[in-house]
Amino acid sequence: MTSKATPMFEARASGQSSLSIVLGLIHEHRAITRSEICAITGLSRSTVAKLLTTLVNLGFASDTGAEQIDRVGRPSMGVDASKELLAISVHPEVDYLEVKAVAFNGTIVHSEKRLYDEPIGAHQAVEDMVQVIDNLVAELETSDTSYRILGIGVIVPGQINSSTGIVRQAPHLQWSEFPIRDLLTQRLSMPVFVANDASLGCKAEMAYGAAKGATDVVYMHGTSGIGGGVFMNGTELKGFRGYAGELGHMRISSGKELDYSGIQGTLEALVRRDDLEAVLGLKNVSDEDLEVALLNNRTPESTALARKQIEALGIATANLANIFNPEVFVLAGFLRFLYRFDQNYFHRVIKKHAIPAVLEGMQVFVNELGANSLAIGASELVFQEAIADPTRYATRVK
Amino acid sequence: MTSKATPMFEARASGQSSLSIVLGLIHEHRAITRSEICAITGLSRSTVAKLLTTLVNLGFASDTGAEQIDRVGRPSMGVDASKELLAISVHPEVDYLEVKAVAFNGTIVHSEKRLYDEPIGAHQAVEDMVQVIDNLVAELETSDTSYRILGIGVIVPGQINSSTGIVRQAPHLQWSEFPIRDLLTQRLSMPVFVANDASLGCKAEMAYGAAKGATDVVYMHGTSGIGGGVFMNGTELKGFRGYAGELGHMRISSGKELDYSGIQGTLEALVRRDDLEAVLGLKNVSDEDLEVALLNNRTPESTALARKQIEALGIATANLANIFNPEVFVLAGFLRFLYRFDQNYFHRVIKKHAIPAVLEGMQVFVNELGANSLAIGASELVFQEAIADPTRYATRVK
DNA sequence: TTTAGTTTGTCTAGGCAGCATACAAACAAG
DNA sequence: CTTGTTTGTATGCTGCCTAGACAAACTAAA
Repeated sequence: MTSKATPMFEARASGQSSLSIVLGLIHEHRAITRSEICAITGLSRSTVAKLLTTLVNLGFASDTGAEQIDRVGRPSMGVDASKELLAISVHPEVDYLEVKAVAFNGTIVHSEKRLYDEPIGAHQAVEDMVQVIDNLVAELETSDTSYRILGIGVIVPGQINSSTGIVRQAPHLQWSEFPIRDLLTQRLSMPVFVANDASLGCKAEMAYGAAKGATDVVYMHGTSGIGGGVFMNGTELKGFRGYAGELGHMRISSGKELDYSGIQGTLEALVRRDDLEAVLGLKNVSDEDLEVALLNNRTPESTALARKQIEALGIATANLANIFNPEVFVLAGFLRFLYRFDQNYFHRVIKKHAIPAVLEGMQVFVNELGANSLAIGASELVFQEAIADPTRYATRVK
Repeated sequence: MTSKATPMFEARASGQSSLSIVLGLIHEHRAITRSEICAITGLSRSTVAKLLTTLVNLGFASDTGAEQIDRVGRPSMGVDASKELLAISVHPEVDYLEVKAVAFNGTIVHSEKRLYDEPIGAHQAVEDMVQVIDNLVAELETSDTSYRILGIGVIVPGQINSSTGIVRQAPHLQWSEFPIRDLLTQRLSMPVFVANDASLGCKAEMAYGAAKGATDVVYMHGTSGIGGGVFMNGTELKGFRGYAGELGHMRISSGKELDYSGIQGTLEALVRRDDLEAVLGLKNVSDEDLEVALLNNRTPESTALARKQIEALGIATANLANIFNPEVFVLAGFLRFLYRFDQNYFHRVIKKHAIPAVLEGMQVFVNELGANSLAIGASELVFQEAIADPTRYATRVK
């Protein structure tokens, strides 16, 4: 009733319908009142009421009774995001396949992990995915709750074109030119979405983690190699063919060290997880163990290596700060250990290599979301699609 | 009447009103027929007719008679973009101040250059701008045509926050923390917009030059230093505070060479215009003369230097390709001379340092627009604002 | 307990953008 | 001159949203 011009414009600037905007709010907040929706969107009470009835009829939300007290005026009625609409996340890795089910209200409904002794091929991985998902569907159907699956989100640890759904190159899995999306769609007869793992991690941290509320975010994820995700002005940087964000291959040194792609002097060649393991006398340990060892058993050798890696990471960060002028920089995976090892040194390196203007107000965080980070990101792939066009994903027509 | 879903969605995705979309088309095409507008936007003929009458009434366009022949059916009526609505571009540099007037239909109506023997301060520059523009306004008012100025676009060779309008640092001009937009707005009582020079060059090349039609573009401009502009998915990369695109400060080598900001091993430190001049025995020559000398008087020394610089430029380009996966890469300023010096070597360097996926379909061009490039970019700042909300910039109400 | 003030939900009428349809106008080709 | 094609114009309709009036549900004060 008061300020409506600004929020309306902001909401409309993204070009969505009001139905999508309201549904997005419900999904983001999990639970929200009608009056809050009015205030945020600038829509009138009558419009919000009408939109909510259609959303409830479509099964995306459910009405709850009047909420809060202790304030003057009639209490506003609330809506909850559905607990029954699900997205299934699928994460193939070298030595495991992880499948989770995430509800529209963010709860993890199901989680399972299949371990492998030796790497399996791409086609066998698809077979396993289909099997696990078929079993999961059967299990969910026997449940008391009437679940409904909106789609599948596949987390790909490698270069993937999210438009065509073809894995271009996944070095660790040793997949290449593999049309994973179409194969899965064919077998599962459900909408399937695919994206790079770092991109999904960034998406999740922005929605519910360290970068919540920020619109300009650079995310770097260290596993074996170093992957990246970038969001500018709230939207993901995809590039022409969808391969944008290969931050690990940035060359920052004239040195001769080679990375996994055989390129010299890159970030990935200078900042290596297995080097850290080696200097600590470890091999193939979990992230948790590596972090503890690195931070607590400091030797002259490990300190020297860590500082060398921190310097390289700092230079890369400074480069990216100059290029993107981000609001938030998120370090995930083993990069967070480096940051925690000596964050003062890290910031000194950045300060030395970035122009002052881009560092004003820039914040560096480590990832907040833990094991479910990628699954949440993958579920967002599915949910954002449903939010963009809720009527296509209708469940009950009533 | 046939396909309407797709273009509608595309046009609406940017969140503009139909009025803005149609006005944008008129501006982009300079002259266009009603039926073409229908085909591109997917709007119905009646809607287009209604929108056009309001745009003509607002003074943005004028009806022309029926055009083209040789086709079956009633010939479609055309509209021309106004020749009377102007944007004024202002370009302060170390040794000159250049002011141009660009009409809504793209024609350069006026152009003047004031030369300086020695650098003038920021405040004196503003005085000069006001003086030149006041004179220009007086001159335009005596003209036969009834011109009307929509706003001013200032081209800033340095770091500027386009939201606050404050020049953060312009190293060559030696300005810093200078609120140029507010000062000019105060003195001129017109809308004033400001942006970085490379960003405007990129904007112009995308609208009417080498990158026409592309949506994912990286642009590098070599003058004294190296500036950059990046557009992803059609919109400019601004970053948190608007300083994104400082591509020249990217560190790509462990060498000790310093750039203008005192940072080691950066692109700007390795690729220097004055080094090229020096090796050719020149000093302070024009771009044209430098290009002729570099390409035609090849000595072993100049070739060695050029190749060294091409290698650095190629590494930087590869880094940016990995990061952005652009569709088009534009080299402007003296960087285009390097490209022309040995473009095969340049491409070989890129191929060595970029991952194959991001190079598929990527094209490298030199800038096409000449002396008016920046003025056109600056005029776009003004015109895009007017296009976004035509009613606010109304001239005749009729 | 009563009263006043505040905030919210619901209903109705209406504005506005855009579409489909019908019809007239202006062209080419036979 | 007729036919077929394409475009401009006028009319009524639909869908989305708002404003305003009213009722409902709460707090705070008398």
